[in-house]
Amino acid sequence: MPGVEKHELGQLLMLTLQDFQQRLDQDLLSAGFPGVRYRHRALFMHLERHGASRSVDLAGAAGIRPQSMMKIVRELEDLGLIRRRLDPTDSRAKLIEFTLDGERLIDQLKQSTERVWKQYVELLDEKTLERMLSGMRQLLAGRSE
Amino acid sequence: MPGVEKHELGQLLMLTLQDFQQRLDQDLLSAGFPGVRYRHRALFMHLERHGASRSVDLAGAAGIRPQSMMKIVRELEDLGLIRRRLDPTDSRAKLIEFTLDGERLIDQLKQSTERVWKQYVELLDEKTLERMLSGMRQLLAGRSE
DNA sequence: AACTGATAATAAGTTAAGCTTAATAAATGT
DNA sequence: ACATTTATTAAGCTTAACTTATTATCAGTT
Repeated sequence: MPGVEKHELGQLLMLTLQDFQQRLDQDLLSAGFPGVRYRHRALFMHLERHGASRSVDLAGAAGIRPQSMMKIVRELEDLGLIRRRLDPTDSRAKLIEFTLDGERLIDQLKQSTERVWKQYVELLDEKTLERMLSGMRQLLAGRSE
Repeated sequence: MPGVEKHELGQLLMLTLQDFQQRLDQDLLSAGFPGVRYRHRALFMHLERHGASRSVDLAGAAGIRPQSMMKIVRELEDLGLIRRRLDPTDSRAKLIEFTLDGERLIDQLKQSTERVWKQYVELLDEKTLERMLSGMRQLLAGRSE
């Protein structure tokens, strides 16, 4: 295997992410949930797995600045999908958590992601896909987290 | 391996791409080549591997619209890194190719990418990395190309 | 108790990157 | 000759993130 292909790493990541987003959007659309933008999803997935969180942690998980996460939080709050309450352990902070509508949406999101995963399994074989996943996790292991 | 991690696919792709970009930018910066923005790079890599190309093909390779590629092309032309000439086989089209300065930059870009690859090999083991690469290539094989 | 440096949320304004819509010109197929 | 498609290009809009800066609170130190 010659060395030329290594140069594709950047593009392949870009195109794969793009492909994933498109498939997920497509699935959400056909399930009747349009308007869930992709930057919202990092927040959703994090909340789903960690429960009520401070927005600074959500920003960290999404790889963006807290000020950028703010805008997303405000937007989702306006949509009634999340709410904020004071953090009882730190009065600087606020905890972000799902509303009932938000929980309904996260269910849909999980189902859609599962379906994209299944689409990929048709193209690739699950073992490889899982290895890619844990490969990325390993690459990222040494950062903020 | 439980099913929960599958949901991370989107985030992991996002974060990995981000990590790659940052490392590459860092390397380019310390090599004294700042200001090469990441969307430029898809064009550069494609030109490097395929030679003079029409901008519509560059757009396809980068996964963006021709109108968006236009802006990048104009910008790189203004920087003196590429030039456009008429396509002798199709008078609607123009061929985009490197100038000498552009070739100098592409050399640097290749070296920097190699170095990021090496950074990753320290974190992961090359076999896995190569498998991730061909996995992504396989996932994308069925699209426009 | 007061002081200092770090951290959380937030606001304002800016930049980057891509999109849609639409025009023009040339090619291709009937 | 005519209709459809394709390549380039322009204009203006949207999204998503950025930087800089303010306020409040916390935690550690004197």
